[in-house]
Amino acid sequence: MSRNGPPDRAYHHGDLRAALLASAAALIEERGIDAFSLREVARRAGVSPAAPSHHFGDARGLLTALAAQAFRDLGDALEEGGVADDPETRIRRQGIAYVGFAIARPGRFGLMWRSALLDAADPAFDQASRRAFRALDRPVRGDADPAPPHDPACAPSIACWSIVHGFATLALNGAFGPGPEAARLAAMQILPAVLGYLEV
Amino acid sequence: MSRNGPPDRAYHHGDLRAALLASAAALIEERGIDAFSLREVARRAGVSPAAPSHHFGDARGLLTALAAQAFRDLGDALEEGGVADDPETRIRRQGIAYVGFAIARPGRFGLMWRSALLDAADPAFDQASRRAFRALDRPVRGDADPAPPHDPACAPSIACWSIVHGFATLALNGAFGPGPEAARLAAMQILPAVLGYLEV
DNA sequence: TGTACATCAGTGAACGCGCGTTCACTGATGTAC
DNA sequence: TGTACATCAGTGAACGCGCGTTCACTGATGTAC
Repeated sequence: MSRNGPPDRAYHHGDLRAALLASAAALIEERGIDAFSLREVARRAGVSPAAPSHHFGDARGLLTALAAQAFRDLGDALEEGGVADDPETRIRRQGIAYVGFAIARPGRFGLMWRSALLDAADPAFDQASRRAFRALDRPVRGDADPAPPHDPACAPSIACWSIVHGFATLALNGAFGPGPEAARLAAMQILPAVLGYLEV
Repeated sequence: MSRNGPPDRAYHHGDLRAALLASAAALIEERGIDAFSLREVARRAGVSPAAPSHHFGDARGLLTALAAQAFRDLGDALEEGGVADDPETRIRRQGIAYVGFAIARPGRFGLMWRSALLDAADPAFDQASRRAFRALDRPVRGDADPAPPHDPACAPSIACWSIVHGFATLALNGAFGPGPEAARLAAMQILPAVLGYLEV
């Protein structure tokens, strides 16, 4: 807001890329991923339907950028949420953080796994998603080198990941009751006990 | 095939309802749920675009019927796959059966949880999905009365469900490698060890 | 056994819609001199 | 400090497309008498 002319309707937007990502996120959270369209995102950002192509190429490009951003946020949440001395506490706290992340932004969390809509080869996306898994893996395997999923040493990490991912998606899909409130309640009332059955 | 006229292009189809469900299943498995359209399903079944409405009302009706059928199949798979004397073996076998079911029909498995596309109030759908969860719950709680999810007695069942559901969706989304072959491999190589970390 | 007729399951043309993308363009920016 | 100009970030009209659904219709079925 450093200029003093009318802030809206300037020909050059300033940071349209970020504005489009924000509009897309809001749209997806409000109306679900199936309601996503490039035109609606442009409309919400107050620009013409052709404007997004300058920044993202096409719809897949925009969704991939949004998913990469969400993976970065997830990585942050796991690193911030999993601070503790002993591994068991870290793992449990990370599990809570993972599910909390999903429930706080169900639309984007769903998008992150809709590989049919994304370009998995995108470098930013690839890097962000790898980092999120590394964060989950660290309490289990420490700072050891990255290992392929079928390495037996990864099994406990994959078990953690599976149980929190499954709980989150089931909750978001209404398996524990309809609506976002039921999902939030399930995360508070059921999740801690569920995580207690994991022995890694 | 009890009639001897030309079997195709009969004005009355015979069992168009089942044929439409089969076409929809094939379409979803081949090209993914995002490629689903009522017109394409009708095209594959060789009928006019208006024909499906006589049997399902609208697209949501057809998808809900297909998801209900898939839930019935899942219930069957869990009951058949989980036969054993001790609960631990039953639980493990059911987990394998659950993931195997998902990997064998990824399109329909994905559909079952896309609540935005379905009519969850549909009686057949509701009954079929409840039955599948009961099958998962039985090795843990026996034939006790159904309990709400937040009942502490359900926690171990929900832990089992979460871990297999999470593993299946991660595998199908390419988290353990791209393509269906990687998912199949992961189920064989990683899943047994992962299930070993569950202590219910 | 034959016939009239109600009901059912399909046709196919038409509707209006929103979409992604393309296109020639134009206004703003910033840099070279 | 001023000016020419290349580059960039947008516009908005237009395209063709496939969609779900509606509509008046028609061919087949099966039942009542």
